Amino acid sequence: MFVSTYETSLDAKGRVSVPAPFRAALSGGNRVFLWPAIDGSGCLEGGGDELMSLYRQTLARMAPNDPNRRAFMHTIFTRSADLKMDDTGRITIPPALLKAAGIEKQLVFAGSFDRFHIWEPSRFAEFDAQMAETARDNQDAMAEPFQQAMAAGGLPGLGKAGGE
Amino acid sequence: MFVSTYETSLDAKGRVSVPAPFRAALSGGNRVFLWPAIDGSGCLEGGGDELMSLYRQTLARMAPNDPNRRAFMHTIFTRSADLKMDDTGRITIPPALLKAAGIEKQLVFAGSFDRFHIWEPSRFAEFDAQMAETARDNQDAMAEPFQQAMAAGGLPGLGKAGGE
DNA sequence: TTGGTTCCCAAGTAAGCCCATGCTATCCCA
DNA sequence: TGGGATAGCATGGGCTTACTTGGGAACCAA
Repeated sequence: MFVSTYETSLDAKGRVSVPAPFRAALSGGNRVFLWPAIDGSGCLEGGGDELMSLYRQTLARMAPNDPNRRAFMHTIFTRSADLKMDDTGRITIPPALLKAAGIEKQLVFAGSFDRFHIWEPSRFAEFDAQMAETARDNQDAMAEPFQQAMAAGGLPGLGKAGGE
Repeated sequence: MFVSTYETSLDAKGRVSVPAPFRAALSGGNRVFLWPAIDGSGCLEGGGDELMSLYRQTLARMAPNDPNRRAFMHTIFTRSADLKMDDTGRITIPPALLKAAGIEKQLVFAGSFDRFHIWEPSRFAEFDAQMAETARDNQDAMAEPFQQAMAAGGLPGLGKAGGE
């Protein structure tokens, strides 16, 4: 699970250390896929083999002649870089992707549960503030699914019956 | 799996290096099939033995007297070039195909999962922008099959049940 | 012979691999 | 609770491999 944010920078050779907790979330694989986020938010989106295989299955579920399938295929597979981490967990992000995200030296790794995002720091700050505001103003939207989940799975740390 | 894009050019003799990751995706074979993309997008489409054998099976499943079978056969098999990579992984694209794709010197190899495409750079840029826009505006179309895949295959890093 | 292909060899370059160092956070013991 | 030892992580740099690219030689066809 990709959680938390880490700010770091490119070294002289253009390499970045993937934060150790993220490497753990890649469950041992040393392959990292990276592409410009599909929502146009200006960051890079990435994941490992597991996420990619999920996307493969997603493609398989879309009709071959669905025009959205082609667009989806293109934005994920064609636009992505297939990177290999070295022994110390570093990757080299291709210049085209760095440019797309506006990254020069500093960057932010942001965990997003089943994937992660890479941001240029000031863009991230802006996005972060925006998300905080949206979440604050729309807490109701989360309340109902949360209660459903709680009913189905029990209260965290309290067991299903809610005892203790 | 054909992933990512690579820009390169024809040399003085009209040869192109197939990007190394694509050669790996051809799983050792040195045979490359190339044809003008069936959708009329103005690029070339290609693959290796595996993709071609898939198309052979596709033909086998169509009724012999199906008029579409003839058209399909024609666009894939008749219009295709059957190319052999040399020791250093280069191919020579026939002039007719270069012309069909509008390629003069520069070209783009674009990975598309089970096959790849070859584009004239400016055509590619246009197509790329168009796909990005379509994908951004139709994220919903991808969300549902993705969730189905997730339900069937588990969340990345969390296993099938999504526990932890 | 001439033009076009295919095969082969060679060099420059970029990428990947490996080793070493310094730091920081954690753990253990006093 | 404080200090020291240790292990894991981030970073820097050197080296080796392999990929790309260019050109030359041999072969085939016209």
